[in-house]
Amino acid sequence: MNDTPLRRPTMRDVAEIAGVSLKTVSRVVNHEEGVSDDLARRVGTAVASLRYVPDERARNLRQNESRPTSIGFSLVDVSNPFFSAVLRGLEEVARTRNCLVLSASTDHDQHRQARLIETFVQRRVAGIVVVPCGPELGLLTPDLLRGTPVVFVDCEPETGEFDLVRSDHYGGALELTQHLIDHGHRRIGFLGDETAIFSARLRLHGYTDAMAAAGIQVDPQLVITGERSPIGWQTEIFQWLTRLDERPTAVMSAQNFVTMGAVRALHQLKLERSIALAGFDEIEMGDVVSPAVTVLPQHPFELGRLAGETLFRRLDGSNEPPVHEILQASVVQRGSGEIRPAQTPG
Amino acid sequence: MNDTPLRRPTMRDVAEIAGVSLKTVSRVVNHEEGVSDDLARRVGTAVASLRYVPDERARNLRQNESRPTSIGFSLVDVSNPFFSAVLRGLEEVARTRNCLVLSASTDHDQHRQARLIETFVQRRVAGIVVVPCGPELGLLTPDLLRGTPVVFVDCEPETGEFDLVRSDHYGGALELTQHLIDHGHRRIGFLGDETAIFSARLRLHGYTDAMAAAGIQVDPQLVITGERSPIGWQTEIFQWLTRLDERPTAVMSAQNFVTMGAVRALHQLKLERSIALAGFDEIEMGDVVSPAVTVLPQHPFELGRLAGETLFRRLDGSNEPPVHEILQASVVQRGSGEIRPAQTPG
DNA sequence: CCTGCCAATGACAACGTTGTCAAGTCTCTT
DNA sequence: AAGAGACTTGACAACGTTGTCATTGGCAGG
Repeated sequence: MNDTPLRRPTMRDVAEIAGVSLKTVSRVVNHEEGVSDDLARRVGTAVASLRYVPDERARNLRQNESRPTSIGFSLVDVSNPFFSAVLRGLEEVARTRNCLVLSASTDHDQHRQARLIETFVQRRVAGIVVVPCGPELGLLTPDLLRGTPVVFVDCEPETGEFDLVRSDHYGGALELTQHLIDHGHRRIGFLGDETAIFSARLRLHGYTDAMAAAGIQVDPQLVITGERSPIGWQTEIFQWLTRLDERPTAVMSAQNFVTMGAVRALHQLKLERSIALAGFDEIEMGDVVSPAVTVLPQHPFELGRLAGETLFRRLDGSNEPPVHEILQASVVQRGSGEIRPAQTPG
Repeated sequence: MNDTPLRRPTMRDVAEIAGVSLKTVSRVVNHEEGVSDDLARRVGTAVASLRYVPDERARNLRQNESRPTSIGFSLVDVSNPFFSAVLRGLEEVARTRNCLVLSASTDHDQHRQARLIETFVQRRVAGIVVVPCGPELGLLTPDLLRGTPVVFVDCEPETGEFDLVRSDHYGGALELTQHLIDHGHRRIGFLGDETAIFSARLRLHGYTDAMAAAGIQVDPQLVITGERSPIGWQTEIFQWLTRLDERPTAVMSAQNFVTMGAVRALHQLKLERSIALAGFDEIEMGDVVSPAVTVLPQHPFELGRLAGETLFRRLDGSNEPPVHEILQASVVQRGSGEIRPAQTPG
């Protein structure tokens, strides 16, 4: 029955059926002016009968750099709610521009990021958004990008001038730590990612600076950086609290997975009402846990949206100098961060 | 200085510099056999000096249907942790195949899904994975797909035979409800999505069948279906519990956002220790809330991985009849689902 | 020395589309 | 009636790559 069920019809097939030239089909498909009603109708009928769908690859190849049709997004891990919200924000912007997002997770692996960037360049994406997984630029260099705009999110590279959208990691961490200090704490622990990660480093600085400003000497035993798997933090923190001679009276956690690990560990040790906890990032159900968790929520959806808008501004031809959008965030008091230290001798 | 900083070098440029033909460059770039060491070296040098990156679009256009290079993923909402985990699973499979994932959220909007599918077809993706947002096929019809394989995830369409990967919605809901019945409940509420949604309908059936099997008449007042926004559920459930003359002694929730809303509403009313709660889907921090939330976790990462593997099996040429992979899930008892009903008069 | 074979190389067309430009038709003006 | 102008239409090349096939040169065998 069906002689060629698989071969997709091309413009040529449409032209043949409608009895017109290729160019006329092209004009009708692209809603260009100057086609007589008669021919337009005939082409329309042929398109419908064949279920013709134009090949975006060919169109894109011919027009090369006209309209952006796809952008690449390299992120650390889509299954982290922070990043998936960033993606969602980016998607919204892309959608209004009829632009598709190619995304993939790098799991903090530089090599994977490099391969991903190369793949993006191979596809000739119109622009790239990156949550970089390290301080090095990797393949994000001008001679490879050749004018493809790049927007960094969350972290910035060590060298070069780029568009950047991120939260105020330093200021947020400073505020969180200050919040704990304001509630009478002096022995405050810090739990964060490896300092190789840009945002982690800034957050650590916020912590140490807040401590220094309050004239508190930081006990190195109270600073943990490094554990990275979302599973590992609970155990890490449990062991840390167990082995310490003198426990902190408060803990500042620098990231959502860390905060969740801390909440679990504190509950496990039945210390959730004795040790104060304040965390960077919102955590799911943080308002329902008891005590509810004091956090400094970022605005990931907004970060993604801003990154998208910045990127499209470049694609629209903006030549303004690199933009740095630093979003402020502030403490949401829920209880865990307002626990006061137990009376200490003296 | 830099005369043409933007124009990306093409194979022609490389050929010229290396003093060879286009085809020879092509051969070297694609690691084909039969190029003398001398020429290969010259081409390699030229490629490096120009930072030449082949244009995947052109390659793909010429070779048309050779190797899958991108697949489309239409999902409801990436920022829902269930779906982002599915995406992550799909990504993992795609990565091993050097294939990129184009994804976008539909927000349960049929129209958006249709536009997305069309976009995928325009890009000539090798295959499509869909979490459909309704029972209709939309554009997922053979005459448009022309052999592009499609794998459905989570929900299945009303008509047609397709590959499908999903959890056992019916069996899971049956088991959850049974669990509550086993703990002495007879007045059990059901909170779920609109029954237009495939999975929601199946879960409702699981509930009603479990009730029927136990000889319990379902009070229609106790069944809520419809509220959809993640914000709305808490209020919805709060009002429902407030207006009821006779409250349920237990509630089964059919979805993660619903469960979170239920937890919040129950806490708000201080009923979290009086009314039992069991929810379909895992929820973040569900183990730390008090009482911890009894759930029936799905395996979203696994769903995504299976969907990817099924899709690639088709792309590898498999002609087996449509596969239905139904993943089982079972109850994780944590406390909220094991609360017994208060002594009732009589 | 010629023939045949093999390996290396390149010329050319093709993939499906759109930009450029020329040709054709029709109407209106003088 | 003829020429100008506007509008419609199509032929052709081009985008950057790869598949096909022909050409070249070298070398072994007769």
